[in-house]
Amino acid sequence: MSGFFRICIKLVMDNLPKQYSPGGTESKWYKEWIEKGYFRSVPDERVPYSMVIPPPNVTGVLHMGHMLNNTIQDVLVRRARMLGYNTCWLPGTDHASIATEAKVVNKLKGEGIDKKKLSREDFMRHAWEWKEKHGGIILEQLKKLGASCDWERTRFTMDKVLSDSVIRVFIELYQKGLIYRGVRMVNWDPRALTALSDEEVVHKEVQSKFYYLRYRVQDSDEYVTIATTRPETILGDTAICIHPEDPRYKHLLGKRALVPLINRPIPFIQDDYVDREFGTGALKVTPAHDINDYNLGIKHNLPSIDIFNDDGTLNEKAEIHIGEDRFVAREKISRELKEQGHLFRVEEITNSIGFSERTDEVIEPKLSLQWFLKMEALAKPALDAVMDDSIRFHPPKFKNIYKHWMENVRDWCISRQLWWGHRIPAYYLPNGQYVVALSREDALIRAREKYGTEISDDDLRQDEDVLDTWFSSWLWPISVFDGINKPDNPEIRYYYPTNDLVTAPEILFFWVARMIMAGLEFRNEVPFRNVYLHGIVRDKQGRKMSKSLGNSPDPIELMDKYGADGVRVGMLLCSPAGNDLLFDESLCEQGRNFCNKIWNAFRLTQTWETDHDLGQSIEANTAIHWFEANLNRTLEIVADHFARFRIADALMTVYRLIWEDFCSWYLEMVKPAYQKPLDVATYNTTIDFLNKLLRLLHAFMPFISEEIYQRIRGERDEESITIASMPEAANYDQGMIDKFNFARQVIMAIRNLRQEKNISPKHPLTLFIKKNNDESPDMTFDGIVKKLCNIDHLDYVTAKPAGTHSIIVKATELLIPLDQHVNKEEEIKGLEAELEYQEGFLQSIEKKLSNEKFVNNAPEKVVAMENKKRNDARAKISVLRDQLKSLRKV
RNA sequence: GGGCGCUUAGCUCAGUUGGUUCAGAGCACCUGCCUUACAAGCAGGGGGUCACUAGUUCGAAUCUAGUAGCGCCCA
Repeated sequence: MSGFFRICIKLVMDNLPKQYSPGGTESKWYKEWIEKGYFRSVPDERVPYSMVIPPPNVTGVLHMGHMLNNTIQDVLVRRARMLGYNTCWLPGTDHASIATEAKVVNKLKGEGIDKKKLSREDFMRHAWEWKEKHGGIILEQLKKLGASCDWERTRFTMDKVLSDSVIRVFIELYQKGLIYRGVRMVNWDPRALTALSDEEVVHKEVQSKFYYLRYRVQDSDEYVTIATTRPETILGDTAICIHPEDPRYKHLLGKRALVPLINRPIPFIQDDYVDREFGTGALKVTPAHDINDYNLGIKHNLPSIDIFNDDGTLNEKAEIHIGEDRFVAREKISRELKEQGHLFRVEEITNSIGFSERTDEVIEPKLSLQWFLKMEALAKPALDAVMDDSIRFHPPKFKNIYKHWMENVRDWCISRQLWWGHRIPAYYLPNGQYVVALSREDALIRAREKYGTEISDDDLRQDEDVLDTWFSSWLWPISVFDGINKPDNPEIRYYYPTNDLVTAPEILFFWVARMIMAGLEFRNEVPFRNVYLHGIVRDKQGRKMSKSLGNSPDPIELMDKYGADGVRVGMLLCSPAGNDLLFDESLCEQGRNFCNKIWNAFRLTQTWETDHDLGQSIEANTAIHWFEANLNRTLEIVADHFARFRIADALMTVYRLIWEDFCSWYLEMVKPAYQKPLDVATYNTTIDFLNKLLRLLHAFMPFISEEIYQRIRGERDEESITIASMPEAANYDQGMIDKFNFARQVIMAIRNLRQEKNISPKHPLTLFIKKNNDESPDMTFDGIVKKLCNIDHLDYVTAKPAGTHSIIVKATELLIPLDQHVNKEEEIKGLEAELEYQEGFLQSIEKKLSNEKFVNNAPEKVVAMENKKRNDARAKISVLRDQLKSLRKV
């Protein structure tokens, strides 16, 4: 037998390399999964589990944030699939109006083509070409990560169905009176040449200069000083405002000041809006270029002088420096002011300035005619849904932030001066009126109904602007199932509301809040039940990963290096819910090492030869009972972690179950001696355990779990682990777990002794066990202790044999004869230290127990526990004293 | 300026209504091992006044107030 057996081992070892290599394995299984259609979902009688991907920018490439975001989603989806749900993870991309248009404009510029010279149709043709060429790369990259999306359902926000949904919704809201058009102060991006919503403005603290300027009072030699950070805007001043109770300026009311450089007279007005402490207490008012000044202007009926062109250069209303950029003009004007004696002081200050989220350009507050969506009525139910937990945020701390935003939300500027996107369905007539309609034809009909039959198609001019990208994204969980155009179709009825949404807190308001509004408005139902908000991926130093810093690893290279499974583990391990994660490549290395560990555990089982005539040993039987109990308990813990969206904890629990409990303990317990066969029952159970562990692991590490599953699965198992069922927790024997925990302490104590005394693991030892305090020995794990500690003889004694070294575990004495001389002094010292600690410990418990208030107030359970602790400590102390006594006697 | 949150081992973080020897995990570190699954490994080990101060309580990492530092959101 042994000759044949050796050959078998050799064959297995030759075929199974020592190290797991993910490369070919991963692409092989992904292809297989797609071919078999495991990720495809169609409505059926099962309970659905649906989730929509946060659509990445169609021309974007995969970055670490996507890796984290999609790994988490894939974990949830794969787990749901194995729990028996009809699982639909719907992928897709977003047209990202500003970003994509900027890319296309740049690309054309490189080819010597100016956007302004192109017709809208020609530009759109270029944009679609670009989209076809670069679009969807990111989705291909997600496949490498293992994302189990239903790719047949891939959607794009500018697909026909989704575009129609956007237009339909615009019209509906317009007809309800929630959408209006008006001139308002908006956030203007002078580079992208478009208005932005409040959410697209990023405020940053920057170093600025505070210019103190003197305005001469008309027909007088008096000057009044104001302070401003933007001296170029004096050209648009239309008043100077002072506090009504400020004695310094009271006499100026009714007079006029002359704007420096251009000598335009402007009135003094009074308003208690002015902060007398700030600056000089006199405020220049520029209604066209500051939101607060704008409000003052309305209140005091001031004219508004807009001195800027759309691109941030000065226009003819500025009178001077026409055509100069605003920042160049600022420098020139401040120099001139200084030369003419108007500027007498410049202070350094830090103030907060708004930047465009997309172009990083300084935002210009600008009066502009735009389309707005009223938010108040939409916000109320969306706020309630989160506050009453119809939708749960994980972690819940985001509830507060959400509430604060919702209660202070302002109308949403939804028009953008761009071409790439959904064109606003408003059609203007020569008479200055307009109609809002689904199509041009429809618009004509409506226009004729309203304004007369003589109107022709040529008279209609469609609004040039498109809608904010988020105005389509907010419909995503509905429009991907065509739930706007066909509200009763079977798909939307089956999949909506979706279950979970996984995204970053950065877009809580941009997207999550608005999806909730849209869901309630258009479906009368929340779009999802849970929102899992993960952190931002940062580098080790806590800096946000960015292209310009070059501190972001390339996810594709990372996966090539560590395997997709390894990278997934790396991402998940450092991602406790809601916290930013400091990404460190060594975590991927840890993931890769874990793959290797699992691989080698599998490899070990494949070296085992079984012998049908062999009965199961007591040790193997004990090991199996213990591991089974332990596995069931762990399954419970993992399920609990998932229920609370604690995915990193769930993974760590599985990691330890496999590495420590299965590999380091269980396999060592059942492992046959070198070149000895194993009984069939133990072998089969071990493979069954491995099978369960792989299924538990699969959601986190889909590829390696499939690879090994395929090699060990039985005939009754599913043909792929992706569709296998999740192991279910059964009742378990807690006693077995407790007994093992004691045995483990014994084993570790003996191993520790070996290390301390420098005794080779190969050198067998004898172990005497002395039970104290009338305890009866429990021998369940004795065989395992012998095996794992290389004990050739184990016996129970009532007195300490001579020449033995003693270790105390709880109140049990482990007595080990040592060849070498037992160092009595050292042993006494150690025991004395232990005794001292135990006596101190006992004292603190006795103090507690003699406190009447404690005994009367503490719960019964706690008092009982303290009593047990006292008895244990007393027992241990008496053992220690006896031992010390006998040692000192000798 | 308004609101919210954080501070626990060298690092990243758990610690579920105050109560098991509660002060934990992973990584990192130190020591000894190439022990026939795995050196991408095995075995063992050290390490923290739970930011600080005061209070509530029989009992505080956990509750309250204040202080310091940090972060986020909004204007």
